[in-house]
Amino acid sequence: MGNNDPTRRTQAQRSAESRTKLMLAAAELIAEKGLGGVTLAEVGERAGYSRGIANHHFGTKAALIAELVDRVEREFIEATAPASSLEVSVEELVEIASVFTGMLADLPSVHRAFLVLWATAVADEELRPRMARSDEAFRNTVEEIIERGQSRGEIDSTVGASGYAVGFLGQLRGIALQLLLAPELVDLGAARQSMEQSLRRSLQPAQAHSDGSD
Amino acid sequence: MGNNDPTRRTQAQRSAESRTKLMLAAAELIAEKGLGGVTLAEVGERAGYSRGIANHHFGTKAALIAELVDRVEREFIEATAPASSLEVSVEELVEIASVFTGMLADLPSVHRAFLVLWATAVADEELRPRMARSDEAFRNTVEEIIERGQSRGEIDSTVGASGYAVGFLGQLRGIALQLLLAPELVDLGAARQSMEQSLRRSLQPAQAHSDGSD
DNA sequence: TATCACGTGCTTGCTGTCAAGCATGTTGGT
DNA sequence: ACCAACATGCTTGACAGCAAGCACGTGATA
Repeated sequence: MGNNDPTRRTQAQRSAESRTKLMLAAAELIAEKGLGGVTLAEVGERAGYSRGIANHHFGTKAALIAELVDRVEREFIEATAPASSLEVSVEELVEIASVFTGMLADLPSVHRAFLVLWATAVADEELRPRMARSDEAFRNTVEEIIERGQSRGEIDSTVGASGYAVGFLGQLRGIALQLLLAPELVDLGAARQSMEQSLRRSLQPAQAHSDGSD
Repeated sequence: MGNNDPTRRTQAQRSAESRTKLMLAAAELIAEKGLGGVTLAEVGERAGYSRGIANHHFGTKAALIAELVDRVEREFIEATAPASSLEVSVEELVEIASVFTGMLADLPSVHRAFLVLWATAVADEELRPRMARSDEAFRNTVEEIIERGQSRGEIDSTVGASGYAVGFLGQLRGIALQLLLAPELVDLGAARQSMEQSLRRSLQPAQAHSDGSD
């Protein structure tokens, strides 16, 4: 009967739960104050524990951050990945952009933390290689979609896949950061709509200039 | 004859010179290690003085940063502003993008510092409003160009000026930050060319779909 | 000589890290 | 089923390092 006691948890459960809470708290704080503005003590207390717990679980601040980046990056990628690949390449890219911008409308702190960490990585020796890899993976995905679309004749053949991928990712990140900088000054809906239109116009083969469906 | 002694300077000269050197040193260090990784002592020593001089001249770190941001932002805007407004609106935007991406190829530390500070502003209470204003000014400029172009029939009337401005600035900033993150993984030339092509395609009126000149 | 730029010693507050002890969970013998 | 011995999570106090800011000393300029 002791098994059903709700207050009685196994050590592994306790440990896993506190680690999760710590990472969540760290993500919140990073989203609010940036990586530099966060202390281990604060993380522990935000998570509902004591000062020292983050150190106890992760040993060092760098280790906590490293693990957090893994988690946050994974969740961000999962959240921005479209449900399934569409049949038409152009629409596949439009869908990626749409999912991304849609997510920005109401950004959970974990995703916000990823964007903050991405921006921080520009001047952080530790974070830079990690985020650089993340970017490259995304760009490669975009390049593949474009090249596939070009081989099918769905995407204009004069489009440079690698160059376009940089611009595509740049636009997504840049829009997101503008929004973080000044939510009230950026019309996300307008930006979203504009980006979709631009995508179609710049990708569709020159002769096949059909109107959108709506 | 004491007037020509090169070692003899007026107090105002000494003061102004050291302030300039300090700001330059601060910009360099911020470009290298980010705002959080820079100490006042380091700034002073990099500038060729002692630990305490930054504090002596600016009183507080925040004051130094504030003044530095002013200077760096101004220089960045000057460097990215095209020589003169062109006759055709589409080409005006292409020119802006071209100047910007051209500057990225060999980025002086002052301009690099601006981009780093812009990224830092996302999670910095002090910097955020300043950078937000800077962004808004640029977006307004872009909007005006677009609206002017639309009234002249040079830019497609279905383009949303405010939304497009967000995407335009986002793309510039996003490309720049990708480059800072991983210079060796980003083909700047390809991105630049791709962006120009996309700009023309997405802005030109639908019926007037002339080939590029090359 | 008076003033200002600049250097140097010092204090103070903050943060990461460690170590010792307490609390909770686990295991094995009876 | 109970309880003692142990293991593990967690807290608390202490310490070291760093950086900002201050006070005073020195040398250059007026």
